[in-house]
Amino acid sequence: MQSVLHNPHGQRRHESIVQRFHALIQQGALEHGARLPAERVLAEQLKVSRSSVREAIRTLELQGLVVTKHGSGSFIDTQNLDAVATLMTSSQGEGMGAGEVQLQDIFEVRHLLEPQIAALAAQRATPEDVERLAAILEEQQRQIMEGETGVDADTEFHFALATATHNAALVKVVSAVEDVLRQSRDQSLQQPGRPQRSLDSHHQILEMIRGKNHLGAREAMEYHLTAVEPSAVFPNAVIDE
Amino acid sequence: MQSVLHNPHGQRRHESIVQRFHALIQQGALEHGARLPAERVLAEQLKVSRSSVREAIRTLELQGLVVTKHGSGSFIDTQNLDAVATLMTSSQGEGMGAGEVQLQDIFEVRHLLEPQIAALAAQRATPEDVERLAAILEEQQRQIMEGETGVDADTEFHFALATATHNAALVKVVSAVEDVLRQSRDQSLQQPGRPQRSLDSHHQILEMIRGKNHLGAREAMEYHLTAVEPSAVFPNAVIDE
DNA sequence: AAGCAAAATTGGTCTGACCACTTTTGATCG
DNA sequence: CGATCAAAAGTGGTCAGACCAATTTTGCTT
Repeated sequence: MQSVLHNPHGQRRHESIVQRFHALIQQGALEHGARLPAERVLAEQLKVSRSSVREAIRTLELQGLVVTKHGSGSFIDTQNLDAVATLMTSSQGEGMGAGEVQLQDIFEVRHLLEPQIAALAAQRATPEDVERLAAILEEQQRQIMEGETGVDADTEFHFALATATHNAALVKVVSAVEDVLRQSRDQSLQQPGRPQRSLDSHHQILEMIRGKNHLGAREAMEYHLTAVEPSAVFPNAVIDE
Repeated sequence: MQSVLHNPHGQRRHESIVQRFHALIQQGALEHGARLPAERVLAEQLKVSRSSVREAIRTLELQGLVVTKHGSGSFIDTQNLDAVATLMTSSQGEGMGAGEVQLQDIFEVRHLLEPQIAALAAQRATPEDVERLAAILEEQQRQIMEGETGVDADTEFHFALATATHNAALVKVVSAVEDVLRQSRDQSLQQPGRPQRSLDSHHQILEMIRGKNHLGAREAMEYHLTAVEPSAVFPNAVIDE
């Protein structure tokens, strides 16, 4: 009996169709601008109803992987940040072909980006941004006092930080990275004292931002990442059958 | 009442339904955990077909605003980070927060990432990577001598650089950024002398990588970006270690 | 060859039916 | 009376075919 928080019931028809397309796009069989077969054709080829095909295409469209034009067709659009984000996160479940994204790769991207994000945020954060960040830390404090790890508030802090840069592209990249990291972060926060230390360094970062000290914010984030980051062991995705 | 007036981009049925729910959730009419009316009921209330209701719910599900359970119903889930993100971006028009990705946002991400990618590449590039980079520069030279801008080889160079970090996640992010930038880069390279200067600074970067000088590689890339790309002011993005 | 209108193509919506899963109901049994 | 559990009802998932709306292609007219 495995009950998971999010969604993994039995997979629906349109979801497996979406996965097929993810694979096709990742292995380069569908390049940017390519037109998908018509919905009716696709339905017949895949031996499913047109409704399922439509829901699949709707999903791909929401993920930014295709654009649909009434009367014309649906076209692959990989020149999109959302597209890359979903492809990065979708290949986490099942092992795909070549070019696999390792968890440590994600950590590295994070290490490259977050300190600079903190610096940018220090220069651009509005009073509303600061207020929001402070509210998140209060929530994190509350969660920790109740014995939780505070992982949700933790993730939200980094996300809100990206928002405070007022750079939409940065927000999209970070949200992809943070999403992948959420579960592993939860485990890293299991260690005694970790949640509180994470919160403390968050507060340091926020103070630097409040003082518009971008150098200080960068350093504080560097410290935060090295202090909180798990050492060597990364959890593997569970594959049950 | 369905006026045909507001249909500038050809809004589909399910999209306007989604907007209604966004409004309802924001104004607190639908709290966390609330169950949506059954699809058939909803279809009748909104005077649309069940298909449209389903596509709308699918969208809300993709946005993380609802979770759907087969045989049970669809439930509002605002405890989700993605949910907050979509609400923030969907309501505020495109004003603040994460909205439309501007080209300058992409440039900024690039300025944050590429110098560090160059540094990483200098530390990790294999002889094969170096060889590949050199080949790309020869191709770029050839294109320029034939009067072209060499934009393809230019893009290829930055992509290969990311590959040389041997970090799959980094490659994906960069490929998205570079793809979006390709056409604008073509314009920037139209200016006299630009293609050759771009090639020259590429050579400098490659030499630093060949010598495994990661600090030099970072600086060379910084110079390359500010020299070749027409841009606004970027905050100091140098990190030493 | 050019212009333009009909036809074909393709996505968007509607209807109603049936399947699969969950919850509720209610009759049966201990 | 309470517990059990199978039938019924409720709900999402899928299917089929039809028609509407926007676009693209075709082919006739000029």
